[in-house]
Amino acid sequence: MADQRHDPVPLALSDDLGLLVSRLGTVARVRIAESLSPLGLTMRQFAVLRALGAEEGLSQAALGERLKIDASSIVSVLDDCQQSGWTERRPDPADRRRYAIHLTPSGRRTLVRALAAASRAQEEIFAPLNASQRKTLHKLLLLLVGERVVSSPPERRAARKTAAGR
Amino acid sequence: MADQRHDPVPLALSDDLGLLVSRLGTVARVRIAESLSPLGLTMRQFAVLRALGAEEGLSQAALGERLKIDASSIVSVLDDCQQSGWTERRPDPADRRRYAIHLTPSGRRTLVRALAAASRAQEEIFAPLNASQRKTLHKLLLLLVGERVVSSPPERRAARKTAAGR
DNA sequence: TATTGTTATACTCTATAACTATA
DNA sequence: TATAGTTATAGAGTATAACAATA
Repeated sequence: MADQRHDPVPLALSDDLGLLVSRLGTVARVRIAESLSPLGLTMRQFAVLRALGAEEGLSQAALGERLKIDASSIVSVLDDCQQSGWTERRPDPADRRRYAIHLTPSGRRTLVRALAAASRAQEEIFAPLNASQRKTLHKLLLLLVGERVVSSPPERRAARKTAAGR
Repeated sequence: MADQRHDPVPLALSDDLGLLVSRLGTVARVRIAESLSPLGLTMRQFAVLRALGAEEGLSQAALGERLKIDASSIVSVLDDCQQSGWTERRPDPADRRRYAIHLTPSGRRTLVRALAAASRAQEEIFAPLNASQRKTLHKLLLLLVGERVVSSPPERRAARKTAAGR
């Protein structure tokens, strides 16, 4: 509520499509995560449950690759899912190094409830849009996301300053 | 590339508007951060520079509030900006507790270059869309983000599990 | 007493590297 | 030698709490 100069460049977030997308993404992620929280699951666990709901018996490696989750991270995600009674590791008869991950009945029920919860969260997020607008948005997003349709927020790390060897 | 059952619920990410938004947001954030990285600045520093470009002489507290960055975090962000020679803390004659944060000439140049870099990143992200589609998307996003147009990815934290022994 | 800036610290999330047991 | 799963650890990013100076 102060300036309003004729900037040669867009300094306001609202002018910037990329930052706008980034921000909305954060809002959506947080809201969905919040809606999942009462059920006791995280975004990654949700992603795992959904992947298994679509195709069961995946190995940990396959799951990790599909969801862009590091192999070492998958371990603890599945540990937690297992402790909550949603998934189980079954020995793969063909390869003794490998597990076949399966959904338990409880896991299946939780998946259904989680999908409902996430759906309600979306209802809030997209409340300002009518059905036709949502459809348009969906179409545009699909164009943008293209192939890379996977699941769960995977990447991070990119900006770091000066020295910082790494 | 396996199943294709008639799921009663949308298990694919591409069906889910909220997750789609979340994912695209992540993609955008990472790309923009990457484009900023060669200039030596982070998203938060970029946000600070932009805020100062729009209105100079803000206090740290004002900056933090505007960008939804914690007061304690602002300190180190500004420390880094200052060390890079982009900003300076000037004593506020009216209130000796307070600093007036200003952009240096170098900071101003960096801001311009950063805006250009971010703009190029967007060009990549939104390449699949033509001008008209981008405009539509922009309009829809503004409807969704509404007032809460601030800057930089602020919130986090939401999902955590049960006991969480680990 | 409230506010500005600061420091020290702790927590979440995630990846990297090294290891074991298979194949 | 390569692969599936595992462990230990480290790093980035952020917030919380307590504090000093000033209002």
